[in-house]
Amino acid sequence: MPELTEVERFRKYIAATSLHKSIEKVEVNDRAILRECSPGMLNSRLSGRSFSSAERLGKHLFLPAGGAVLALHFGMTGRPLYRKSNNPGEKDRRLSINFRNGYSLLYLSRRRLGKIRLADDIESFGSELGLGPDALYISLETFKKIFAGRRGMIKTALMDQKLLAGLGNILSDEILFSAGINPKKQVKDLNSKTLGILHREMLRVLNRGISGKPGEGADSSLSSLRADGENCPICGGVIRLIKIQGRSAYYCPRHQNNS
DNA sequence: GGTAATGTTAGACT
DNA sequence: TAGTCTAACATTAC
Repeated sequence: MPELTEVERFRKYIAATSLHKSIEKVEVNDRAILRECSPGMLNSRLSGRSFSSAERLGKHLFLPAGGAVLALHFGMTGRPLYRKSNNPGEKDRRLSINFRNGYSLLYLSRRRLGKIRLADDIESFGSELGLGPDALYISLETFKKIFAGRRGMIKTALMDQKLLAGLGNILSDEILFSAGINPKKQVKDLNSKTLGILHREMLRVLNRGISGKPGEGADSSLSSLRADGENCPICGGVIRLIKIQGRSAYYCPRHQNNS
């Protein structure tokens, strides 16, 4: 689930529920999701403090508290949940941040592919992981610079977090679908005009996905019918499934035709 | 029971 | 060097 748009909605959700509340205790329910930190570290750095803001870079979410920053990555199935601490336990709960007001911010994850870290600051965290600039805030100029002189397929490049952060399999499909560009198109064969269209459609798809209601799944026409053989809602062509980098890529060969 | 699933990463290969 | 491919991770759903 969580690509840029979903994580941005998580960010707003946490900002609306969990800021400026004193943290009583951090409970780690599953150590496997911790990276480079321990339950003891989380408690000593966070207890008695409160989150001052909720920020995002790509698919990562950051919660600064005092001198430390809690860094959340949701993997494939993670999500946050704010609710009363004494509610019955959620089966997928991996981490609970208990506030003094009797509520908790939970980190839920069914498949345990997410990661929780403790960072000193957001900038150094981003550079340590080699993350590119956030896709939502990239200017056209930067966008063109990122792809200049690069080889390989455009879909692969869009999903490369080191080039630009936040796009995953679904969003990259969606953006290329909107822009009318074949996912296997080579980056070096995209001219300036086409890159402009791609940038414009990227922002359009992202903004549409962010304003959509959580749980509403479909961010657009393509994602609502990710199935081989469906009719394309844009041109009436037939949606096809191919494999790119071992991932399923859906596209319409008729209007995503190498512009 | 095989397969694929919105993510990341390491290693082998071209 | 840059890019591609595969497997692995963990768990569930079809």
